[in-house]
Amino acid sequence: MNENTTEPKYQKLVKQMKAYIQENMKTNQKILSEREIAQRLSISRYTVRKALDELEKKGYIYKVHGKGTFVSEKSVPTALNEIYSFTEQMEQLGKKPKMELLEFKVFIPNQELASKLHVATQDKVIKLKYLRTADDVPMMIEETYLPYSKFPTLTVDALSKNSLYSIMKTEFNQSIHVVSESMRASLISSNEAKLLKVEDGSPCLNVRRTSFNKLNEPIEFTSCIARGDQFVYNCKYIHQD
Amino acid sequence: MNENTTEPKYQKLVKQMKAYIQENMKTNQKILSEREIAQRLSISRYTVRKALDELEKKGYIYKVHGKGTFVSEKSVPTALNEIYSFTEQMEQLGKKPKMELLEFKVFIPNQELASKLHVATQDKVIKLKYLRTADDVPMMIEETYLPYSKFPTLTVDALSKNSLYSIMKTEFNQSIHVVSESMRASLISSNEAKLLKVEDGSPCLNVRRTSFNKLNEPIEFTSCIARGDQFVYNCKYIHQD
DNA sequence: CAGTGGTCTAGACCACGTT
DNA sequence: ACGTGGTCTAGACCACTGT
Repeated sequence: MNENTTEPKYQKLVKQMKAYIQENMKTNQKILSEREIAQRLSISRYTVRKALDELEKKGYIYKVHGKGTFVSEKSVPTALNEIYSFTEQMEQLGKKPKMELLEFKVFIPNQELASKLHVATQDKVIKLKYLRTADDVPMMIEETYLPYSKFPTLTVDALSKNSLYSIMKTEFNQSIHVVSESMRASLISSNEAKLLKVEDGSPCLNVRRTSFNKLNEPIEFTSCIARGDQFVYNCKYIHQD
Repeated sequence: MNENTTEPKYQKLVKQMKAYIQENMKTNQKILSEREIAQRLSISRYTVRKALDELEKKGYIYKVHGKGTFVSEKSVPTALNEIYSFTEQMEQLGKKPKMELLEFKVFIPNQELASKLHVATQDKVIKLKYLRTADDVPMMIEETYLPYSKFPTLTVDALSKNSLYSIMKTEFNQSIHVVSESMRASLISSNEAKLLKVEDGSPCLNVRRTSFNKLNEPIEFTSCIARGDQFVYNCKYIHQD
């Protein structure tokens, strides 16, 4: 899509090697050494290393000091270091995800919400409320709050065409850098029970997410209520020492 | 503790700069350019970049192409890219965490568990069961399963002195590379209700974690049952594109 | 000992943002 | 035009693993 910015050489190498590894190599098989790859492709070892670092970070390969670089097991690579999105998770289960916009409004927040979004209490906030379903079974209710000052021209029409995150990035130049999430179990309230078509007092999973841009300003707060009997929240990440 | 391996120059720089930033600099303040730092310390720019990359990854600073490197907000740095441990979370809340070993046994797993740990059904598995409390209030029950073949000499005595993860690393040379977690809400069973001192059918949060080593072999499977009214699971991570 | 990945140097050019 | 971070080169030595 966005081919006006030149792709670095090591990024091309990442794609090339990833495809080669997936098609031709087996788990724990040793791949060429950094020096060997650099020599064959007539590039510097630095570039090879950057590509291999990226492949390791994404879970395709692993390096062992003094021994070499090896292919990882197939199961791990997907969605590393990132909490899976609802859509991806449902697609993995072979279910058809949909989302329906229930509410779109601009309002003055209470103090709690204002402090979460780092805005003054007289500043406006956008609220989006979605019902997410999978194979037409209601799965979760999602309420997202955005500081109006950062997204003043956001429209329902734009949201129907692109995802919120892509709009944030392309239209408003706000991309997510750090995400903080919390999960808790509780009993569902009657309003939510009706929307999710479960009994009052059923167990539900409440996920709250605050997203920050590079300057560590909060640009989004979302609270999700998910059916306890249907929804499992998955995440995978590379452990750092 | 472990000073027999020489620390790389950039790691020292990381510590040095981190301390300097925390003591002397303010949020969004610009720091010296990579070239300037390199020149002043008479080291190469590569080393400075490695240090700055690490500080960015840990959330202390952020870089903007064409502009410079800046100090991040103070709130973010802790425990990035890592799901907080129970102990850290409780300490942040000012509560005193404790854990009590309820069970330690070696047994033959059922098929489900065996497949989770990638062992044959005739292979042995170690089970550890803990009750975690905070200020003497029961918070969660934790059941951990380990492949016996990888930790054959693990003892209760060792566990009373060091954490499981540090034992894994130092005694058995198994360090965690990738972690996969899932969270779900459900209603508590009567056995667990007794241990956690809540009513039957209270809401609870079930967290399941599988940890993998560098070879992507599973080395741990843990299932936690946490009180819904007390426990919130937090995680923070840097968003990758 | 040779071969591997990990660190480091001293340069170079490019892409981006500000002046 | 200038300074910044991002990429890249062609080397070097170190630390670790195997033979």
